Amino acid sequence: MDNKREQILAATEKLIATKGLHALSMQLLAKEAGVAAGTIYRYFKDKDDLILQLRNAALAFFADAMLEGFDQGSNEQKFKRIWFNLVNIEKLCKTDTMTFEQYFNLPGVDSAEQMAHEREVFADLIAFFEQGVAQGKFHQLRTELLFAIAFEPAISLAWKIRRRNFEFSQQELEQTCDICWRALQVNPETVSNQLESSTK
Amino acid sequence: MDNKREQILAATEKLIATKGLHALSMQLLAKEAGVAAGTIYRYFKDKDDLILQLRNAALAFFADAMLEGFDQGSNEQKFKRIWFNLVNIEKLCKTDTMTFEQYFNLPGVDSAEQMAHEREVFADLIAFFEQGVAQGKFHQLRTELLFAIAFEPAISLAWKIRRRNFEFSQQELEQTCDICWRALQVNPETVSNQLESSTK
Amino acid sequence: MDNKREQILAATEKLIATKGLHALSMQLLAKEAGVAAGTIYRYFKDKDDLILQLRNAALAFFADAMLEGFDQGSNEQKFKRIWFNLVNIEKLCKTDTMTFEQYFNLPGVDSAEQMAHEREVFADLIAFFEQGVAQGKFHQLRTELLFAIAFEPAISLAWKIRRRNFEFSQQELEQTCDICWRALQVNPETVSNQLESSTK
Amino acid sequence: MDNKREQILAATEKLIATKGLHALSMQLLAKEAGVAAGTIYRYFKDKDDLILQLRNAALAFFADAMLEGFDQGSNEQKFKRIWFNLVNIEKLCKTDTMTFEQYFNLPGVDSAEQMAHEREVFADLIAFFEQGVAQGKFHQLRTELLFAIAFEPAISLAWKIRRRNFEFSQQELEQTCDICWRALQVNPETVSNQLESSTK
DNA sequence: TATGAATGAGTTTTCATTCAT
DNA sequence: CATGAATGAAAACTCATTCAT
Repeated sequence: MDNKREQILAATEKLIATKGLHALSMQLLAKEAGVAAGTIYRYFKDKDDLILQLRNAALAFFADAMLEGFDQGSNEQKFKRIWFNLVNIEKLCKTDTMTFEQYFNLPGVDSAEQMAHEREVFADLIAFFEQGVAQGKFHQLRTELLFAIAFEPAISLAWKIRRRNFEFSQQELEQTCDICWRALQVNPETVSNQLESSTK
Repeated sequence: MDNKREQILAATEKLIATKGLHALSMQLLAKEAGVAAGTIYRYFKDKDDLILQLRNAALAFFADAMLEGFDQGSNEQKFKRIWFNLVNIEKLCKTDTMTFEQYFNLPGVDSAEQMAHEREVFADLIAFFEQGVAQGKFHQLRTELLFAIAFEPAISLAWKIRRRNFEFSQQELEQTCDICWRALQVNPETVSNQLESSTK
Repeated sequence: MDNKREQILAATEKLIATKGLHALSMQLLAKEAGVAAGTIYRYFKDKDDLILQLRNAALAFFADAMLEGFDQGSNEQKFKRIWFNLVNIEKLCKTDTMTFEQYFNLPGVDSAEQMAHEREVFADLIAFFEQGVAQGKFHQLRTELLFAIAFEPAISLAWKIRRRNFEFSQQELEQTCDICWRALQVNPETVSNQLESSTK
Repeated sequence: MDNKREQILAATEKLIATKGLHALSMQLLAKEAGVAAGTIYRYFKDKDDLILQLRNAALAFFADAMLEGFDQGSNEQKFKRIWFNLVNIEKLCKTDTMTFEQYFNLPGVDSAEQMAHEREVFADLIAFFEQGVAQGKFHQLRTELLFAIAFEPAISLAWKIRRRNFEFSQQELEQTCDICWRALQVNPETVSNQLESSTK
């Protein structure tokens, strides 16, 4: 059965999520996964390989969670879906799932392969930005810059919610999301402004 | 002399910046700082204490670097100064200074004391946002949300520049900064739009 | 079939010969022998037992190789045949057969049983020496001493050829062999001296 | 003090001598040497380095023991001195000193550096053989071959005495030594023959 | 006060052996 | 009989911390 491998990966993620990467010892991991220490080495060459494979598993998980529902609705709906997915990934799976931040601090995320892999996984999202630019709707900027403007606020809020126990109301988040969405556009429609006035 | 303490802190930062926190051993640190291993324990209770104190030192450094020039000019100039400070902290001190990211991954950054300390250090910046909100210039949102919209894009770009070797032109960065500045405001002046049209 | 046992023994010898005893792991052995790890334990009680049995197999192999051709010719021919067999065992089967040296370093070679076994296997050779002594041809010495004088030089040369990559010409070896042969005898015939003079 | 290093080397030699190289574990060694496991690593980079250094220490010890008294007396006396030194090295230091055999089975003895080192250490002995050949006293053979004829019997007897608990009388050994000495020479003087006749 | 040798518990990894299939 | 996944004790090595000098 291949579920020992899954058990080990799940336990690894849980330990990194709860205690941090520095506290990931193979003995502890074995105990957490409910296997013997030696067993880990049947499925993973060594600790580095385990982390490499976790990186890919985590990336797949994040991409899934982030892009969930991305195929339906208007551009604005798509955008806001992703934005809230980002905030909620962290809010929902509080304790035993890795965070984006933890993913990006895994050794090796900056390797060329991993970055290529990321681009592949997020191909649809990249296309979304490129199309918006081509249609003259979004600012004439590289995808990385647009992504930063659009989604980094959401990612950092998720981090604050989780690591620093902040809490935000749905309305606060919706308004923030709307600001990001409009920041992206060259000529934002004035409709959404209603949201702002209603909060006053 | 108290400069042994400084030597040790400086060496700690350098080692974390260049080799990473996981590679920070007390023997290596002693060698880098030019003191004996035992000496470290005269100035710091233990490794945790050393890191705690480094956290404060690093926070002071970041605050300085980030808020540099914050006392002069119009609100827009202040904003843009900070925004570029954030991007450049990382760009300039490439090798032996810690990054934001490394600071935020230090164990203990999420403690109540540390967060209180952060609020204190960034009091001026918080006041800047609160004043903007009070004057009806910025969106009616909590400081954390405004900060996320305004500066997280800059922080994440700095990270990409450093860790992933991205390069952005001054013009790209200025345009992005301008978008963030205008996103913050309820009724952005149309003046800055010239920047956008000039790139077309 | 009993050839699983043979496969395992052959693989064991090959691994010891090529990688050394210290690198002999049961998993590697299983792979090399083309059987499952557990299977080894059907034929051998444990690793020690496997090595014990290999010792006997190797001893039989060495005795065969060393005594090959020992039943024909004059005493001098017999002697020289063995002497060259000793040198050549190592020279010929360079890679996947164990060496004398490896055999003698197997744990347990010094046990009483093993030594009794060796005496049995080399009974003919022992008889050869005893007969020579009885006939007054060889020096009046115990077999062990005569063996040392006669054959240890050959064994050590074989070792140097193999482990230290020495090379000796056929002529050099023949002259050395002749010296050993004559050293054994009380009154060596002067005939073989021609060899020496011919090299001058 | 440098005597920790000596303690560790001595304990290493003792363990290899008594239990064999395969049983040399760093924990056991630490206990035997009366130091903590970590201490070993202050003096030796790793296990390989420890063994490398032991190799050199052992070589020095062997050379000393073997060449002791080599500077006095006639050629014959020199020869016999060495021959008996070889037999006795092992006889005297029964349990906790390494044997030649163990020395030669240490990993790395076959490296070019180690062999060069050996040649240097045994320079006087090599000169002894070369001079004998030049003077027409010894057979016209390379030093390695003469050494094999002359001393390998002694080395192997020492091994048998130690590992297999053989015992030889002084007279047996003297006669064997004499045979080796005469085997080396082109025209051995007949004087020493008296020894042989006296045993009859 | 400063040193750095010494400590020993902790780390990652290997491997002889077992046992359910 | 044969398999090979699983085991866990033991291996080599690291490192935060102490303490005699």
